[in-house]
Amino acid sequence: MTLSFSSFSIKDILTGRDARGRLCAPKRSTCAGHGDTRVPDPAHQDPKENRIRPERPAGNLRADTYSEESTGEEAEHRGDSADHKPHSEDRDKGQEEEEEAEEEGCRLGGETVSCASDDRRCRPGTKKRSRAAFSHAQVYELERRFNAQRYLSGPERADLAEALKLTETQVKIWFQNRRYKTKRRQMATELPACGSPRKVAVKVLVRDNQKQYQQYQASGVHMPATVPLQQAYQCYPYLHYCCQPWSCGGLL
DNA sequence: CTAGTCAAGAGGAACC
DNA sequence: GGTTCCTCTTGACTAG
Repeated sequence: MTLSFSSFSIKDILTGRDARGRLCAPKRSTCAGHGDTRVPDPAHQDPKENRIRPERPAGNLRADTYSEESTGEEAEHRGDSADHKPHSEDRDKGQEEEEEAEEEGCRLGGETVSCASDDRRCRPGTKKRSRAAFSHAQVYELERRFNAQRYLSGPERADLAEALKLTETQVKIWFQNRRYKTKRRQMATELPACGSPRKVAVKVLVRDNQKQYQQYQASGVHMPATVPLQQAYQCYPYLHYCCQPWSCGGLL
């Protein structure tokens, strides 16, 4: 698995230039010359600080999704960060406007806001929700770090946030969303494998308006709703995670 | 217009 | 009690 990285490097991040050599125009004023992007070796993490949570019930995919993460999706993001993100051009264009808007004090809740070309979000008084768009360099470094370690300690997060000119909260939320995204994709890829539509013998519960399941009720067995599996997954996307109750003995 | 993506909001659980 | 986590949802934004 060799990764064909784009033309920018950590240096680019530190110097505030993206893949095209433009200034990355981070959400905060100064971008260049902000010292080191210390990316501590995962091996040097403080085990105390780095919160390794114990296994959770219903499965924590941390380990296995990690390897998955280093494959397709990673390349996808690398590609994005390089230059083929669909709206990257617009984003880059917008960054100049961001800077202008920022000078006008276009922020929400102390956090920086990327302002789209139309200025509706920047109008004072209008409480529009902000959606910061991180620069390629920021995303790249976040991705890179995520691939190295999926959980950051407080100091690590602070370092990374400072290096990327983001808030710690933004870094924290990004990692949070990233983990969840990884998990979701993992589920999506696993689903066709283990959840291939197969025929399950289902007892007929109602026929000709006659209930057929009294025997189950009498024996105290809880009958699951007769929801198609596919539909159930839509309502409970992680159902299969705890083993399918109808196909493997019913753990629920 | 719709679907997809993504940062952020919200709620609940775990941990210290 | 505070923090961080996971999970799901929301709202902004874009592409087709």
